[in-house]
Amino acid sequence: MGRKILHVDMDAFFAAVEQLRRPDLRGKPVVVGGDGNPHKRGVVSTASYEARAFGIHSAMPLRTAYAKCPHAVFLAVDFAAYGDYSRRVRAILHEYTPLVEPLSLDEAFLDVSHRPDDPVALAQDIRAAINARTGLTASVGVAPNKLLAKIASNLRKPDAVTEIRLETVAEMLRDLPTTVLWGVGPKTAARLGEALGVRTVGELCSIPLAALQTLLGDHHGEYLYHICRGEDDSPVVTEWEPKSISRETTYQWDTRRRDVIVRTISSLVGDVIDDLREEGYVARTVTVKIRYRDFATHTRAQTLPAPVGDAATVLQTAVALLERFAMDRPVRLVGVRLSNLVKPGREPGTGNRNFFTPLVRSEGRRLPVTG
DNA sequence: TCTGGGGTCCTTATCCTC
DNA sequence: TCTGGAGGATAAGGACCC
Repeated sequence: MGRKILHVDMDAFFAAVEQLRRPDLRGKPVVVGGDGNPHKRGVVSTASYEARAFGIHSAMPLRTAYAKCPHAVFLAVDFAAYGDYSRRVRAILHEYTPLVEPLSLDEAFLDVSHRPDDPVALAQDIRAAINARTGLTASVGVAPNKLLAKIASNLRKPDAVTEIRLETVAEMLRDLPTTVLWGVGPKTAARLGEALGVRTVGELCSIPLAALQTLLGDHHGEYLYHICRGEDDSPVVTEWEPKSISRETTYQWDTRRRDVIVRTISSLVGDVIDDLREEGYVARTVTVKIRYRDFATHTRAQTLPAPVGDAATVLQTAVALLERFAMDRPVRLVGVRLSNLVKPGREPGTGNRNFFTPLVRSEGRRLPVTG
């Protein structure tokens, strides 16, 4: 008997919450992103379906979105509010199973294998419960594994339940572009297209393992070989530990002034240390990231002899790292990252929450702890 | 009109130790 | 003592995800 996995994906989540809070926005194009000013640097986090009709989508620069639809309502991202709704939705999900893996504020996997119910009926139930109790709509994918459940929830939106069965996998995936697969982005899709003439999942299935490994490396090649066939044994992971904690900021106007950058780093260090403490970690590695005006992005890192948790040491390390960058061009972004995280008095965390490793189980691979 | 922020993991190169 | 390789740690960049 196979597993029963659901993928619950809230529809246009940020924008939907805004429309819920402000009924006057319903039916209007709403764009959530940045600080809500479409004339400043920033990108679209979420566009309402009304805004999408104008060609606006996530990750689009706010200025571009404004050009496409000047009369759209532009709003700042309000993570506190979305977190609130996210917790309410999650609480509903937990009424159905303790095996809930949140993927982000607006997505989660559920393992309902242990329930006798028909999974599609269960998905309909969950969708209705979310709508009745929050006013928000969700799309749910039903499948024998996480990979297919995620693809399924994306096939029909919004407010829909879509099932992919093992016996229909090949047929349902065959003509879809390779980018529907998790881990295939624009670069990989282009390489597959140029080197192998592969555009669809079905075409990808016809490529031998060795050819994929030659093109993309052993690991990624093997990964694609399995996922294009809908194969994925990864468990629903209910707990994980962070691997890194970071903060970064983009200037409204590029700068080459060292004093400005040092002040930014100081502020970022303060924020990142706050997060580190909140999570209860200390860190060994400090990384400074600089993105220049031409978008070239560089990092410089230093691993300290012992984990640290105080702002002064991290700041001192970060400022020293800054000296290793060529300040020959204006800087648009500065970031600070802490990694090699350790809980004081414990071994480094081995928790896992990623998109590559757990999707396909293979021999000898370390697997995350399941709930 | 460019191109956010917070993450994860992979690959490759290099250095060091055994 | 010299040399070579294995393998871990570190560093940097890149791809991807939401």
